[in-house]
Amino acid sequence: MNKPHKQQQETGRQSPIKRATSYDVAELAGVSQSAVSRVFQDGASASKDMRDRVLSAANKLGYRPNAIARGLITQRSNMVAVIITRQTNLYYPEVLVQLTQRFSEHGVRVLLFTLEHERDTDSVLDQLLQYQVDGVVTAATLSAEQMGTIENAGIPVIFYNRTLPERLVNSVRCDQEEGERWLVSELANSGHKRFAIVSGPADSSVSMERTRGALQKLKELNIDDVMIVSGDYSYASGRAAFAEIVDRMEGLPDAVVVANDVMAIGCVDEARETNNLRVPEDISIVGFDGVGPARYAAYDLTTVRQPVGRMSEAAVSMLIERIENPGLSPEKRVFSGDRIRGGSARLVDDEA
Amino acid sequence: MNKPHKQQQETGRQSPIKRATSYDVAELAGVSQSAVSRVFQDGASASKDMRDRVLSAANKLGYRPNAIARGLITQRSNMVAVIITRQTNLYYPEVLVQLTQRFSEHGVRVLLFTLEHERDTDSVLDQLLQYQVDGVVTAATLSAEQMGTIENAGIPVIFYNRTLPERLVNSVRCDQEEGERWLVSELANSGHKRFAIVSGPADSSVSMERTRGALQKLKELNIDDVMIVSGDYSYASGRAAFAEIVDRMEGLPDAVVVANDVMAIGCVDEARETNNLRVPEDISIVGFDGVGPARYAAYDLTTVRQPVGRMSEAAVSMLIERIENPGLSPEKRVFSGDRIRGGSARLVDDEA
DNA sequence: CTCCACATTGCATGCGAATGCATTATTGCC
DNA sequence: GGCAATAATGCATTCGCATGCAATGTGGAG
Repeated sequence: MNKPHKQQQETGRQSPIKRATSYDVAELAGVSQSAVSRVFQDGASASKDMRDRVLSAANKLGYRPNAIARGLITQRSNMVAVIITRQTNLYYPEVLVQLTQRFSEHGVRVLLFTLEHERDTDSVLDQLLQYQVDGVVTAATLSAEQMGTIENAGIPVIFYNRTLPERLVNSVRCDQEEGERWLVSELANSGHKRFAIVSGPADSSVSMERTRGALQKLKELNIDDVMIVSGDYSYASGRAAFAEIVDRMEGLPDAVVVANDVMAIGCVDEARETNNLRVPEDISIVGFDGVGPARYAAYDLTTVRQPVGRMSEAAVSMLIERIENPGLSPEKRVFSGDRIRGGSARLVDDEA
Repeated sequence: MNKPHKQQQETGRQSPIKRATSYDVAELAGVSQSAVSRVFQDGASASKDMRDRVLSAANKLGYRPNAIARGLITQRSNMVAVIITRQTNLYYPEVLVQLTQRFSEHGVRVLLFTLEHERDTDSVLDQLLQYQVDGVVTAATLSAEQMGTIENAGIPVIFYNRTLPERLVNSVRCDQEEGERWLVSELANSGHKRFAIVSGPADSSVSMERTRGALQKLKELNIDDVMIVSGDYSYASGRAAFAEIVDRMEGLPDAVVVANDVMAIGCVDEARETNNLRVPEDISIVGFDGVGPARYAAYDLTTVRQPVGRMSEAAVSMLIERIENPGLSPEKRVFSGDRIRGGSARLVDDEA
């Protein structure tokens, strides 16, 4: 005796299960297909009786409106594309969760695209257009040409932490330069004189901005002789970067400005372990981002935290607005980061 | 004089930009719509001449096949749903990136759903079915009933690091119990006697398994008096958990088995900072997951690393297989974690 | 009681591409 | 050169739902 299973196991599993359509529901409820369609919309008119019969029939059949078909007719897929790079996700996982949840509150689904590097954008673009997404949030850099392609399709785009030179685009970002300038001035105010910078990968616009901000401020302070080494945002590359600084610089720096927290943590470890330095007594190290590990007691970084909550909120609402009202003109929203004075830098208390 | 803009700016931006359809291409190329459709498929027959004319016309119009319309007729959306909880992403961001990239290699897009907690599954389910996804990978727990709903729609599901009791389901997971048993036996072999356990949130099946595995092994070793406190997987809760242990236990434990790395790091910090303990000389602390921070020099956790690469690879290929061949019977793939003997535990070298 | 305004409902059509079938062009073979 | 086999192409239909329009029903005002 075979154990009896749930259902339709008999008929062979191969048979593609036929999902109930609005016609099926209509038939069972003894009404027209239009009626079913109307019951499952908001502003449509339907009598209570009608509604009841349809809903009960729909329930019986396990009917759910087919979002694909609906999208075809309404010209709205209710999907947006979110483009992230490996980096975005690995060092700021929260961004994605927040975006997705907030979009979901607006009845919008997220179609996710991840890029290994900030270049393989072209294929993603194709996909994105094929799927008729209603909008795009990109945490990867797009070229002007790529942007043009999307724009011509009438799809609004929000740039997350990046922008497009010489073009009016919507963007939400954290003010990287301002943050770096603050970090550098804090360090300088506290007597640091010998600076080194650890930048991120060359194709990261965020890293460029941060490094530029730091250099600007240093220049204003007449500190010109600054060593710059670069990493790839990873812990290991942070350690390597610090080693390189020690190796190439005459004498040690007393402050290292690192392009992100994870590399900063790498620097701290390398300084302590390999070079027997005390942080912050012998050397100050500052990061950027305000990721979780930055708060771990062993590091307690001085850093600038990106206000992820407000930024993602802004990105979502800006995009939704532009989906509903395509005429809106471009807008840039810039958020200042939260300044965190952690124990990884020797800072004087200048609040007095 | 107005600056001349790109195009169609004049006509008012409100006008919804009309995307080229296969008919437009057909007309321009002087062929039928079917021909256009065929050129954009794989196995379809088309002469070189035809192909050239269509492609050139398509190019001229910026035509891209409408994946929504295609999905409607082919009954394949080429989208899969990936359901994650906040936890999955925050403590193992890589999972998502890997899944997305691997699916993308198969021409499959990811529709992302995130749950605040492992319960709000119902609404997600609705969405998922409405969007006609071809398959589902879930890193959130589903009830048997929910699973039934998806199954009835003929959609294959892969459970990621979880399973469904009393039901045949596809799953990919890391052997949590085995990992914990190894951790405990390593600790015991090295002379640890007083154990405490920090578990994860009660609604996390992963945490349940880990705790169970540890307790089993402890029982086998006749260690019965084990204090268990629980956290929510966060750093802060790890610190709090350790404080609670110190508070409630008579004397200190010599080994703390923690349900994940992030909390383990919290425990280490709390032990060092607040209790002035040396890790691992005074106390051994072990975690689970093998996340990035576990390797930071300040912690160097003894832990079990989930083989995320192989697991996501397995999940993707299992799902794709089942999409193409709905008849396949359920399969479970269990991966052993990588055993990492880090400096956070005082372990004797038993390799000799 | 009559007439009009408005709420309900159904009919028919269209969204954009895929595909079975019929038709026509092409090729190969004897 | 003639004919069958095959490739290339077009026609017509279909996927599931939304929506303009017409038809019908309801209620209220006069």
